[in-house]
Amino acid sequence: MMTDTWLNQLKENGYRLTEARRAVIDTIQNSIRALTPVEVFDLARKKYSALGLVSVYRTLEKLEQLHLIQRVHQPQGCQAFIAESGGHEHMLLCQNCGRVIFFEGDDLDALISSISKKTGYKIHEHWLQLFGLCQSCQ
Amino acid sequence: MMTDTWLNQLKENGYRLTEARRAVIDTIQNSIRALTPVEVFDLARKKYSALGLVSVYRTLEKLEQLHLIQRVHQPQGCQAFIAESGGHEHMLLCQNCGRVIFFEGDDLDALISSISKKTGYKIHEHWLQLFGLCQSCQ
DNA sequence: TACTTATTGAAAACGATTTTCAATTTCAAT
DNA sequence: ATTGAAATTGAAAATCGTTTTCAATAAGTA
Repeated sequence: MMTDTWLNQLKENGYRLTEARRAVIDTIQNSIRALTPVEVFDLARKKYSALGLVSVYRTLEKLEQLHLIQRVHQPQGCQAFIAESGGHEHMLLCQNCGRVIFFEGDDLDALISSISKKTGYKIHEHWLQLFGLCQSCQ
Repeated sequence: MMTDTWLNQLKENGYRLTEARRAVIDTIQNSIRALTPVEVFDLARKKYSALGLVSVYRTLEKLEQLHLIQRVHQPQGCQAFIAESGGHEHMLLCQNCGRVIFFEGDDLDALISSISKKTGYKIHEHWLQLFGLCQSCQ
């Protein structure tokens, strides 16, 4: 299970394995779309009803620090999180159901160095994100 | 002046031209970097000291609806606004001083249609943003 | 099993944004 | 210029999402 990987990562970093954390992790890993803290809370409480919203925030913070999840920026808001894919990847989001697909996009190197030359900027990072409709929502 | 253009846009859409709006518009148009509502407030009050923060929020909302400004997404937050450039352009941001440069990036078409084919998504929109250091901050 | 300490949930605090409201200002019609 | 209707204002209150505080609990080591 992928869940175990995340739990091991927590353990290796000196954190304890608790019911609250298990519930949050399980929820995020089984989601195909980005979830806000409250959405995680509502879903995770079905598995562990004593869960508090505060623990959701605290767990998300740790998972983000460990690069296991990442924040997703969208026109309607930037509070949602999704499991990170390995490697440096970009996201394609369905504007209807929110489903996320990761893709590699490092055909960008040419564009980036051209912009760098034109502007005199040293470019260290880039964000690329695509929005559209997935097959079932078209 | 560009300021007049924006004021005309407001007028054409049935809005009144007030001191508060003039101060906010002037502030945003003279900034080379994205500003948060409070930053706009602090700067604009130097020109019009009776200005209220609420009017800043309300003016930003209208300018965004008219596509005169746009929200800027950054790792450290997504509350800042900057004047829109004409046309469809992307941003290059200095990670030190925040200075923004716009560039055209529609060498992306090939990448996008390739991703569309692979995933089956109909892609309607894309975000590309570059981060680095401008010449004076290197 | 006992003990140390991280983690918990609830409540309070906080910061950013929105709403409410009476007073003011804009601007079109005189 | 003057008037008057309606949009706009700033201040205060309300609201929303997030963070902090704190005493009680649970995890994991000895």
